[in-house]
Amino acid sequence: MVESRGVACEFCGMWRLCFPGKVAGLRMRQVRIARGRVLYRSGDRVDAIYMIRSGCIKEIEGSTALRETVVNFALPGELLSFQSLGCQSSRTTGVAVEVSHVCVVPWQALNQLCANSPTLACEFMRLLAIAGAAARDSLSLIRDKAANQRIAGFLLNLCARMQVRGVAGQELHLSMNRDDIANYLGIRSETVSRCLTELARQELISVRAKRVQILNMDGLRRRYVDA
Amino acid sequence: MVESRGVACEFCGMWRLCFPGKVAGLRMRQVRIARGRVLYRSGDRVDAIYMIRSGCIKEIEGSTALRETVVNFALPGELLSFQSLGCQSSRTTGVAVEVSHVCVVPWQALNQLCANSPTLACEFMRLLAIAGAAARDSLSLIRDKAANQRIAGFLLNLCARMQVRGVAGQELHLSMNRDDIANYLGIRSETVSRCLTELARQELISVRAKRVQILNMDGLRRRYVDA
DNA sequence: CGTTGAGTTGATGGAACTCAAATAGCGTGG
DNA sequence: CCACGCTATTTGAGTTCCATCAACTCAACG
Repeated sequence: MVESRGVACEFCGMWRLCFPGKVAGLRMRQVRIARGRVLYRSGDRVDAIYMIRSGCIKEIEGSTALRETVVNFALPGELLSFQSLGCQSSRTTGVAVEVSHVCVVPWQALNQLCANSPTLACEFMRLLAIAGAAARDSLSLIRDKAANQRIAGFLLNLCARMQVRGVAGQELHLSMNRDDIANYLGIRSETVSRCLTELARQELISVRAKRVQILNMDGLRRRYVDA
Repeated sequence: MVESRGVACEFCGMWRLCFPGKVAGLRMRQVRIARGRVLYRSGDRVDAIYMIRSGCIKEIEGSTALRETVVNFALPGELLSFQSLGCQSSRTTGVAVEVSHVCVVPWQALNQLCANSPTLACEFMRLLAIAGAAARDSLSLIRDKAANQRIAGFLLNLCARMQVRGVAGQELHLSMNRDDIANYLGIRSETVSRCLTELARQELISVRAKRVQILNMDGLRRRYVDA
């Protein structure tokens, strides 16, 4: 964390995305985090939740340093470190995949606001439930799916999440490297490569390094997801 | 749903398991549900959450009637239909795997209690967060794991969940059939069979139809989970 | 121009899927 | 109580798909 400055939610262009409803009076700390740096570490006490403003944070669940697994890529507008609120300490580590900007919302402060506003509390529960559903989505992305189906689903999923946040679809950046994608999808990086080139051969996408373009979204979905 | 009777939480032997903390004044409806019958259907409006008292409810996520997937087996003492609170309608269908008894907690009533008691609201958020974490657990059970690792993990997971609720471990019932297990783990029922017999051959477990006994829990964990 | 790291491509073996047949459970009715 | 039939489960043989290991391309950088 290099820079850190305070900012009021009212002046943040994204605040209605992270907490729909009025959250007046809640001041956030905003941090800039360089590529490869750790935002929060597994084992840390969870005293805040994070909202991604730009970039991409990967959540890794490292039982050991040897066998780490990527459980999530948090995109701009999305919330992070929810799941750990139930526990004393975080079970995941958050690492910036590229230069990112993140809002830090102190749990203490949010909790107090919730206590005073039942409406906000309910709204927050809804967000929690949605986060839980997202975890299930990533499950259905993996299970019982062939490698090329996982890749196709992954791309479409990223695309959809970008669109929710208002960013134009089709053009994806894939700031994470092939190993991270492979890890996340439960396959090898070589297989990621092969699948991408195979999809490109079918002219469903075009690939140039980290820049991926979806050429035929319908075809992609019909041939690999619905099938 | 054949029978349905009202019951006060105070007189339920399990009430402190489902909502730790005082939830005085909340009356539940209790239902009996026969094997194979539907508790709630995908698309239904979500106006209640369920607590399993006995039996087992499988949650299936049916994109189509053709390609259904089992996303969870809810065991006695566990909560159901959390994830859907965020949406207008349920995205999963709950089906009884065997004769089961379930408490129905009206969301409306619970919501009102939360509004009056910040403590309860926080407690409930904690439960939501835990439910989200459970979804992740089932992800790490599947991804990047060989079939026999999934089976071993599945058995140990069931075992642990039974023990949390006070029921003795070691002896598992597996009221669901092989197809459901296979579906849940993202493999084929034939593979489930082969893995179970393989584990039995190594004298880590013993299998007789739906009755599975864990003979060597440590060995099971060391050889298939930690590996 | 050589080095380094990420990404791609090729060849091979093993694990899991598929299809098919055999067997075991289990409830039903004689 | 036993025979019967139905379904669930197990076992077998052949095939497909992905992991593995290794070589190779390409771009960035000193």
